[in-house]
This record gives sequence, C-alpha cells and structure tokens, in this order.
Amino acid sequence: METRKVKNAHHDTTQCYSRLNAIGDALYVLGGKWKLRIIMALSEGNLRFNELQRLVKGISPRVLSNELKELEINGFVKRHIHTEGTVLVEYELTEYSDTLGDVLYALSEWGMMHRENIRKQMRSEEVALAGE
Amino acid sequence: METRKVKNAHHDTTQCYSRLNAIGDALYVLGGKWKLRIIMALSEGNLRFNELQRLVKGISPRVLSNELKELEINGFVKRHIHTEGTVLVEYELTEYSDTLGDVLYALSEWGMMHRENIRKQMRSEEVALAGE
DNA sequence: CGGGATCCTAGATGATACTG
DNA sequence: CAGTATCATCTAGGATCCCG
Repeated sequence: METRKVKNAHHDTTQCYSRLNAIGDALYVLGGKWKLRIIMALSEGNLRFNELQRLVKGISPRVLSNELKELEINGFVKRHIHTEGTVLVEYELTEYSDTLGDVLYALSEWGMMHRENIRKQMRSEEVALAGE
Repeated sequence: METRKVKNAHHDTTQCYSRLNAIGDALYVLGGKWKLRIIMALSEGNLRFNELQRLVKGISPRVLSNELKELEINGFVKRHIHTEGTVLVEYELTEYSDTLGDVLYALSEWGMMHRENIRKQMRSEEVALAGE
C-alpha cells in the first residue's frame, strides 16, 4: 500500500531511475530467445544437457551451454554432477525461479491482451486500406 | 481466481505454450535498449523529436526514429503534427501505455530484489575464494 | 554424453553527414 | 526541426567439428 504509490509518484525522478535500472536488470536476465524456454522445459523436471537440447527445439550446444551458465549465475538453475562410472550432469530449477511467478504472470497477461489488440488494429487498417 | 490457477496448472502444456508466446510478445515489444527509456521520458510530458533525443541520453536520430515508429505501431505513442508555418511534431503517450503498469511494476520489483540477491551472492563467492 | 573451440551471419545499435 | 541515408560496429545467435 506504500509501494503502489509508485504509479502516482511516477514523476519522482530518482524513483524513476532506480526502477528503470531494476527493469533493465530484469529484462537482461529474462531477455534473449532462450532463457524462458529453458526454464519452462526444466519446470517439467530435471534434465540432462542433451535432453534439454532435444526439448528446446532449435538450440545449439554452444548457445545452450552459455544460457545454462547465465541461468546458473543468476540462480535459476542448479547443476548436478553425478559420477557413476560415466559422468552425468543434470540441471534443476531452483526455488529462486519461483520468484519469477509475478513477473511471468504479468508479462503473459499483458502479452495476450496486446496480441488481441494488435489483431484488431491490423484488421481496422486493412479496412482502411480497402476503403481507399 | 481462475487465472491464478495458472501457477498450479503449470504443467498444462498447451497453456504453457500460449503463455510462453505471450511472454515472447511482451518481451519483444518492451525489449531492446531504448523503448522503456523513451516511454519514461514521455511520461513526463509530450516532447518533440529533438527534445526526446536530448532527454534520452545517447540515442542517435536513426535509432530514435525507428523506436518511435515501433512504439507507434504498438500503440504506445501518438504522433502529432502541428503545421503552423514551420512543421512541429510532438510525441505523446497513449492511454494504452498505462496498461503496462502491472508489467513494469512486477519487473521493477523483481529486478530490485534480484539485484540485492546478486550482490549477496557475489559477496559470499568472494569469501569462498578468499577461504581457499 | 557434456560440452568447448571456431567460424559465420543477421540484426541491433552507433556515428555522422545530409536534406526538405 | 525532424528526420533519412550511409557506413561502421557490436553482439546474439547459429553451424559445425572436436575432444575427454
């Protein structure tokens, strides 16, 4: 009930900048083509490297490797090494990835709303063009 | 109260995909280095092209022009042309940009939390290294 | 199997000059 | 003033091969 004042305090420049930076951080961590897809894949259970590569369609080993490293650094993923004769590596989501709940929810809600909106807009533009 | 079930229905694959796409849409629209900064700048009042360029530090006219076009297409910005002797162009946020409220709020909250978290993590890693 | 090393492309961004 | 045109750069991501 105090944080919600942000909307009204929108023109508090200092607040504005720190929020902008925070948003930048969030987008940095979640951005890119793969991170969310990897998280989604792992949300259905632990996976090994090649399993992940198969599940996350189209990703190359290099990119997958990089993304997993970043996800690990950012605390979303744990890497488990089982050495039973041959080496096995398993990736697992951390509880920390659950903190993304609100963000993902807000993003997906807005995204769906926006997609609808775009469709309508395109239709009305088509009509406008047809009318000329 | 029905939408909130998404978290529990996390393994509903269809739901999962449509949400993932929606999130992709949202990130696509908000992503990149400039869009949010431009929106922030415009939130303090309408601005003309060169004013914007001055306010959004470091952006080049070409990039600003492109970003504004995209923002306009996505319905965040209106472009007003006043022709009073010389041509004047003013950019204004639409009410639609207000629909971003929840998204920006969730992102900034999570971003701030995450930044704190990273700082702690880095400190503990330094300690670990110092201990070896 | 789990990646690392290399090379490559496309798109995003930047710098700067120019124009109606 | 409001951009556009042009050229340069930077980087995410992709393709492939290789190695322990």
